[in-house]
Amino acid sequence: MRLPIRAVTPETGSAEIIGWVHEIRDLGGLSFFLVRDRTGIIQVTIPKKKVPAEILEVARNVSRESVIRVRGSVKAIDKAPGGREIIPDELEIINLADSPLPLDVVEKVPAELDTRLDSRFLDARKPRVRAIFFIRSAVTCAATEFLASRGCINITTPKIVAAATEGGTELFPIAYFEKEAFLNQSPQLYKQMMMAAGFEAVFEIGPIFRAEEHNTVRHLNEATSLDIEVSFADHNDVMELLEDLIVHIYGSVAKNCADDLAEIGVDLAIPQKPFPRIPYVEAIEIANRSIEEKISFGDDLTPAAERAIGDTIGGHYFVVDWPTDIRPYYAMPYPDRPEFCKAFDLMHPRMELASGAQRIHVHDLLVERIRAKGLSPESFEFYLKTFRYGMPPHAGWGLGIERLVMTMLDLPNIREAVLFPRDRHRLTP
RNA sequence: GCCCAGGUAGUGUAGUGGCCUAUCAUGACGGCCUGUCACGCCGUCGACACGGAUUCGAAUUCCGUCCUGGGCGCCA
Repeated sequence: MRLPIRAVTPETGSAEIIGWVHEIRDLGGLSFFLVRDRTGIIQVTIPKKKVPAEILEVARNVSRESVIRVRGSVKAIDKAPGGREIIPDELEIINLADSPLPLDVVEKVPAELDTRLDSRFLDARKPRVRAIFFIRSAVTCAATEFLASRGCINITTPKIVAAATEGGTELFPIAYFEKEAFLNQSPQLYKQMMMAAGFEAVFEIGPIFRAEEHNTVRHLNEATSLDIEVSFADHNDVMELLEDLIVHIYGSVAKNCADDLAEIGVDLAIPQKPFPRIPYVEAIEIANRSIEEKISFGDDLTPAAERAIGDTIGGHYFVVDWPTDIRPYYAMPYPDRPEFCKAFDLMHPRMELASGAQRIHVHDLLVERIRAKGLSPESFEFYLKTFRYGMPPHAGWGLGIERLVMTMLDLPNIREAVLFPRDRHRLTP
């Protein structure tokens, strides 16, 4: 019976482990193997005069990162990692690794990100990299639990679509039999349609595709979005839900991923709610106090502006009350001052994490806004139809999972938060 | 797409016209070593992105191509 390496303690007696050869140190009469699985690392010690010749022969031939099986007696030893080591009775090479390795898993010599991504499976054997993705898993699990506990229904919407969700973003065209189709940039329209279906509260964690030729440390052409939509809620209600979710996710990671956080060297501070709500007009004033290129009313916030505001606030915050003209057509304008709308962005001091709004649920107003954006209501008929037969008022948001993980763990590049990132130039592996 | 910086053994680097059949580390291979934990020591192996130009001479200068990183733009 194979034991996870973490489960092998000085008291274990005898154990069988299977894992990857992390390091080999041959001292002559004594050699040490460090064997790693996803739970940890253990030392296998081979005193050459005391073990059978077959074991010596196997040990002589093994290469780093080979998969081996070791069965033997566990000894308590202060000098070894974890205070224990295995003296093998059996040693088997399950799969011999080629040599040299494309990159150094032990990281005596660091590899550049591009090299690492070319051999991501090996890169992900590094405890530090593995820890990022175990935390990412904890993040999405915590989000799912939390949203389910708030009555949200977990849905899956199509990623192959016939029309753009909104203007602006470029779409990836694909061949769909005899028709033109695209990869969806957002589940926006579909989650709204589920409000018309009477589901009242839905969420989805899924891929979104953007064909923008951006080349930055915070953009991906394939990203993961956590989207929600809630009926009979306004923008304030879903902002509260969002900050509750962020606090819950941080708390859950802090509680359940202490070892992984330590592996990455992150001392996780849990954000305190409520997050400040900064009206757009104030936000540009704050930014303009310290940045060179001033923001004018009606401009989106530049990265420099976001950083300037982030430095001033020092934590997560919302930018609210955006000019209607720079938000998507489905954002609900304030009735008394329609030049502003009930849209918001959730910001981390480093960058934008989420954006949302109370949506327009009134058919004719929506048509008017689509026209005002220079889009054609005809191409949105499948969507507009759902507004004619009892669409409840609703609000929602979309949150970038990679950005959440990136900012939580202070990763320098968003690609660090994706197993196999898709960017302007990378399509493999 | 624009701007800037780059491309040297498997990995990461040094190298601003001749001291370069290229530095150091790591690695691989061989040897010595019974408590290593970045083990140590000895030996060996392995690289100038591609094409062109300048020059007596180019890793080094220039031009082009391809590729990479960062900033900006676009965007979330």
